Amino acid sequence: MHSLILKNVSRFIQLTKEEEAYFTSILREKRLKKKQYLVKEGDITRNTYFVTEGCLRSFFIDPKGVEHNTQFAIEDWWTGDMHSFLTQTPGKINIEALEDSVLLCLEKNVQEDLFVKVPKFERFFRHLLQNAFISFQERIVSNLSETAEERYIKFRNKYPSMYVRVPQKQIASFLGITPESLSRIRKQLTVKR
Amino acid sequence: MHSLILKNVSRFIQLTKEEEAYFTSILREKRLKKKQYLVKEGDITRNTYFVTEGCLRSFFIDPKGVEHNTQFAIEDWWTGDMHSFLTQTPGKINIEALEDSVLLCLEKNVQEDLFVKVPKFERFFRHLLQNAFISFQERIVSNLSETAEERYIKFRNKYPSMYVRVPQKQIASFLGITPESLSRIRKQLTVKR
DNA sequence: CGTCTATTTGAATGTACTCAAAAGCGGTGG
DNA sequence: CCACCGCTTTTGAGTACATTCAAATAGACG
Repeated sequence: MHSLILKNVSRFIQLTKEEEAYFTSILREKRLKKKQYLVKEGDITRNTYFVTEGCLRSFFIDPKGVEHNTQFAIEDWWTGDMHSFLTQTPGKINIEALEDSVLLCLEKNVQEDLFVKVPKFERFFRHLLQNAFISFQERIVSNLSETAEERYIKFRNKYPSMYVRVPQKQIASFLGITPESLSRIRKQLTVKR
Repeated sequence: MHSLILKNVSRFIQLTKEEEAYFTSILREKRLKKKQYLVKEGDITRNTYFVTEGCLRSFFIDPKGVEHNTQFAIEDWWTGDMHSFLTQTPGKINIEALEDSVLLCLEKNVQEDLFVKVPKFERFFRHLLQNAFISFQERIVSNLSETAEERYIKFRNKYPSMYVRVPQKQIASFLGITPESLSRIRKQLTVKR
């Protein structure tokens, strides 16, 4: 049941059997039905989440009431409102299940105990933060320098598994365009080949 | 000479006199003339930089040869190619002095010694990474949900000191628009009031 | 099967872009 | 100190890409 998260952690740090047992013992499971919310705007996020099954989207609502997706998460991804979690202030992010999903939750206080007992987890979570940072940087760069069509093609190549599971409307929001525009881009692309 | 950086560090961690002395002893000073480069695309960044005087821009060059500013840094700001520094791989970022500048350099190996000798610096640099992360997230959100005019007004309000020092061309690049468009937006705004 | 939502298509609009040229400004050398 | 040169900023005209609003079609779910 915890094999996926252990494999995920082992990408960056090696754990002894005892450490693995301790780590998995502090995780709490959470199940969400499609359309249920994991995090709501205004919440102070007390958890980091690992997805073992399903698919979720993180989005914020701009002052005009328009939703903008910032991230998708499927199995073997970490998610959460990093900003709110790090600063412990009310967040602007919502997280909604796009499919029935199963998550493992690591509570902030429990995480701090973990850092004391198994300090190498500091390194692991710094890695996660770094990766999130890098992907955000790439996203900024991509939004500044590429057309919507280029961003769409890139998304499709980079996240094929999400491309097939996530509704186009949601992908459009992630790319920063309207669903109508994405539909037209897709049409263009089929004509081209 | 090191009072600015010590004040900067003290925002997040408290140092003893000895720790302060050790910390400042491991910093190296670097002077750049206007238009000189601190970091070039392809470099593996071995340093984190603190600006004590001057002004710099970080930018990348897209496949079409167009420059895109990702960050400005003035006195009391940290800068560098975070991605390259963290992963120790060749970076895509250039950093150029927009004015004659003075920097303090913290070399990666030396930083690691620092983490061992004064572990609270781990926390300090995690804070820096968090802040960088948060500002990137805000930037993505801003690019997705705001018009160029809104982004310009926000930039002006958020970074008044940069607004007066940085050439408009560079601000346009940061905002993701052409210099011509920024000029027109500014004209619009003067007409409005 | 019917309802609700997602996707596609059409037409008109708008925002920012490109290319071109003029005006403004700052730094440098005579 | 001033004139000139180069770069930045402004302005103009035409264009491209994505948007809005509206409506039709397709799909998913109970």
